[in-house]
Amino acid sequence: MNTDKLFEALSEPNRRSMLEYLRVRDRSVGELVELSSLSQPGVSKHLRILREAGLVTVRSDAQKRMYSLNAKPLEQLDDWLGPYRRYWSGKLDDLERFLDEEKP
Amino acid sequence: MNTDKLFEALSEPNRRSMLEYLRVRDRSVGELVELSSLSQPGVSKHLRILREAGLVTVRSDAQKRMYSLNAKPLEQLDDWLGPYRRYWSGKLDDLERFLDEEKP
DNA sequence: CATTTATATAACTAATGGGTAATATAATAA
DNA sequence: TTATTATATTACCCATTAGTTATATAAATG
Repeated sequence: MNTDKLFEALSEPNRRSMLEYLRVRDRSVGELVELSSLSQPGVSKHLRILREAGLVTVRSDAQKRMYSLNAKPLEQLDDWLGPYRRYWSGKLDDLERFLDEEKP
Repeated sequence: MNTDKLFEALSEPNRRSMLEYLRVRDRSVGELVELSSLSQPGVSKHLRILREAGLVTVRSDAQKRMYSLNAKPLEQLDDWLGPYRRYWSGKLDDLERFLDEEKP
């Protein structure tokens, strides 16, 4: 999946909230509307973006549509963070600086 | 620092590129302009946003302004990922699901 | 089948974002 | 001091986004 789309999807606070609600359990659109301060179409629109980023999946349950978290794409974010990790743990030593310049 | 601003700052591909260039070494604005396909004001504008998100710092070197990566705020991103980590490693067991519902 | 319930899509609007050229500011060099 | 170099800021423009209301679609129910 596309990294740009992933970051883009995560840049919106309401969408991040939705992911957290879905982390607890699957939710219908209606439930997500109640949990948010948005209109139903607003929620559906955000869900579409989360779907296209692969962060959620849907299944039908009668008239309802149940949304589930799919955290797989977040692994990409974790990978992206990889090279930065050593930086926030403190000062780099010379070897680390050297290794950084080898694989830019 | 603000999580919203952090995600927002990271949502733009050019800005993420700049962070990677700064990961290798400090850079002047001019260098970053050459490395990008943007105009100088364009680069300065992105740098402002990165600064306000705390992701870079500046120091003056004669007329130049040298920008440095500050990865500290990315630790927040790492923290945000925390609760999602177990999900992409595979199926949750019952205990994990239980723990998830305890701390929503 | 008509109605109700649940959700998606369409059409629109206001605000924001990213881009540029032009200009202001700041430090160095002549 | 004047000119040059380097960067930030301003003033725009256009495209995108997030939100809305209204409407379409789809399944369940009477």
